Amino acid sequence: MANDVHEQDAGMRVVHLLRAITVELDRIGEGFAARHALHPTDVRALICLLDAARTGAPATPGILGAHLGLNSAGTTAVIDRLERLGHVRRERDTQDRRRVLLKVDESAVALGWSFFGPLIHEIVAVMGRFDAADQATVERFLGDVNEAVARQRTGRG
Amino acid sequence: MANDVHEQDAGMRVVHLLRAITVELDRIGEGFAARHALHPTDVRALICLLDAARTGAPATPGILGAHLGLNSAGTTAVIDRLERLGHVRRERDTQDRRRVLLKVDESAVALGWSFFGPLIHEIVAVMGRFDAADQATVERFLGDVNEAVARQRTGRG
DNA sequence: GACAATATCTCGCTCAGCGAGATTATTGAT
DNA sequence: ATCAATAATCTCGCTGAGCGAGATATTGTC
Repeated sequence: MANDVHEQDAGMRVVHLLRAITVELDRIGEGFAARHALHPTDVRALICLLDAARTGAPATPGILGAHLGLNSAGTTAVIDRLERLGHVRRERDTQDRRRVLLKVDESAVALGWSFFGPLIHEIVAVMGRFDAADQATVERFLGDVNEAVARQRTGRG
Repeated sequence: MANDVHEQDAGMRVVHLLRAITVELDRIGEGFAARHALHPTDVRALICLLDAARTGAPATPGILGAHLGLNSAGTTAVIDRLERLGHVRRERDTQDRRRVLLKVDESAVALGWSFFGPLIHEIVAVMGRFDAADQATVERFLGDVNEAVARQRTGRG
């Protein structure tokens, strides 16, 4: 990916670290999925639904499908799987009876915490070993990288 | 995932930033796959093979399959797809004739650069806007996070 | 009320990846 | 040298995730 002249550069080392972290997080997700009879897509769906529940945003099959990049048939299948496992239930929206509202069960919330809890704790602990000024530096850097990466995606794909 | 009392915390904001970056990078990978008639798994395989080519490490179906978490049948299928597209070719290892060495074509290297090049450039540019001390802080933080995340994975699954 | 738009679901299909086992090459023991 | 055990890869048949097309029900518009 880089010839070894550039490997010396701090920028390149950081790129590789970010990639390594991404790979590790993906693998944790896969491992979690495998241990709970879920597919990686189901885990992503759960994350999306838990986020919606946390922020109070409405969750519907349409919104979920758009977020996951699935068509309506695939989205129905994901929800069927999660419903079969008792993590989610469908409720007709009384305002607009075409729509279905997706409600996550308490078991799914607990599952989410069992997954993210230790991970969050670890990262917060790492952060705690830095002083306030360095924490601000890290936060600013990650914010900038996030913007840059998002710009790359929306710009090219 | 977090109740909103903790949202204020710099640690939690950093956790969310890391997650956002991970999601964005995954989406870029998916977009790249879709635009080149590849599956996400094929992209991961290409990355693995390009890394091996770059570091001079030998690449075989067995190593690739282990890296991707596929069994031998699935690994054969991935290599078949990449070979059909001309990105990879199989060569019998003359030392141990049970083994097949996977050689990436120049077109695959070019493809990899077209994917990672702009992304790397963007992140290096972000890094360049920080002074040397702050770059060192960022690098140390990411290294620690990487270790912590890797420890999480190997410790729990 | 007729009609286009919207949200979801059903049906049939393709193909990624799995399990089981076949094939070929290597290694080690006798 | 011979032969069993091991290793690396591939083949075959199957399951199931996700897609395209279209069916169904609800809403807003004229």
